[in-house]
Amino acid sequence: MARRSDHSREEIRQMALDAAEKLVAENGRSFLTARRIASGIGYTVGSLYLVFDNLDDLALQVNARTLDRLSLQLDQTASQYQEPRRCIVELGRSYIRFAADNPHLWNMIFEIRTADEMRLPEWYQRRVLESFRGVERQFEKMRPDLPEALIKPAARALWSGVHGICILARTGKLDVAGIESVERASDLLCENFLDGWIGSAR
Amino acid sequence: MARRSDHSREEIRQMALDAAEKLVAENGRSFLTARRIASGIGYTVGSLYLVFDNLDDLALQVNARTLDRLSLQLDQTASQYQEPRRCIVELGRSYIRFAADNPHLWNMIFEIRTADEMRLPEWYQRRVLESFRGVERQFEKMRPDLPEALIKPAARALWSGVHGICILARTGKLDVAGIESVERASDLLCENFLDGWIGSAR
DNA sequence: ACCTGAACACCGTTCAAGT
DNA sequence: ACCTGAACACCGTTCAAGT
Repeated sequence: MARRSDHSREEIRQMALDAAEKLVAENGRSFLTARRIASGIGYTVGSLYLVFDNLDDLALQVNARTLDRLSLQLDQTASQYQEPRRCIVELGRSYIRFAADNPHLWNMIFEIRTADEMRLPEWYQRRVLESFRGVERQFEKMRPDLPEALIKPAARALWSGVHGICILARTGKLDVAGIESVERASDLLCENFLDGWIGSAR
Repeated sequence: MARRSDHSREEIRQMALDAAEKLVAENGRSFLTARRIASGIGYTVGSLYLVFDNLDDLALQVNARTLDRLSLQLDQTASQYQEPRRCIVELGRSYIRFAADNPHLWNMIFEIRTADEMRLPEWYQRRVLESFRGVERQFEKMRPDLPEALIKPAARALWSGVHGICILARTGKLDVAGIESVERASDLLCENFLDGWIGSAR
């Protein structure tokens, strides 16, 4: 064959991302190869390079989808609690549940770029920070008198902390068994941090 | 050639680990290949498999060395401060500095195992937890009345949090510039958490 | 017994050639 | 113009064969 034009460029992009997402979700990142994606959508490897810069670019775009789904779930969680303190604790648990429900896709988001000191694209970083917004909003609600310059660092420090618990637990480096203990660790971090933060003007 | 016996099994192991450490430290994990290690020590690839199970095993043993150096640095930091609260803050900073000073080696410790749900060896997990010990001791010092069952989870939750800040900052996902802002984020997490924790019997 | 080095089954990426 | 598929320069890992 050759010259098929069965699908538009954008259609091929979506098909490739769908196939890639499925490969990672079911088997982990090591299963994500150009040849497997291509055969999954009925094209050959070469075609992928007409639509993506390279495999890292493709993986990044799969991650963007996962981040969007995460932000969506966090927004839904946030909408169910009006008390900020409780809401933050529940956001932490929601994050941990998302990671537990999508282990391979969540892992891929945080797999470190291999290229030397390579900076992530700006649009990607914005997407990651977007998933912090829900927590930031709760901090604002708790202390509407504080300027953004004090709100954001606090929210990000705590949320990075929840992330740290999640990643150490998921990679078997924290000595915890079962998702309940991970949620308990997150609760502990959030509650003590918030107790400290509320009691101060910091 | 063949049949050289220039070096004992253990000598080859150490030479290989030295060469591997250097490759990773200077170029990152993606530079760590069997052929490069072998040529670096004057043997062929096959020989590596007489001494290591596979490349993942070799990488794990490089990580073990890095973890030992980390624990050493943290112990030295801890010995310089007698006030527990201050000491914990300084341990956080020390951790962040270690990661900044050894970016590639530190990254490799937390690169997620690719094999499906593969559990890390027991000796490796113990080594990771060992680097938590210094913080745990400070928590004990602050509240000698509390049982281990309340001390350990608190120390590990906070330390995982510091780790989370460190990893998000190092992979460019936190919106911070320079090591000072990362240290500030760690300070914020530690201070607020400890304020909350001291004020409660949790 | 120790070590080699060729072989196997893969990779990501490119690009001349076909329609 | 769109897509192919063979080629290139690599991987990790194995194992018959040499000394």
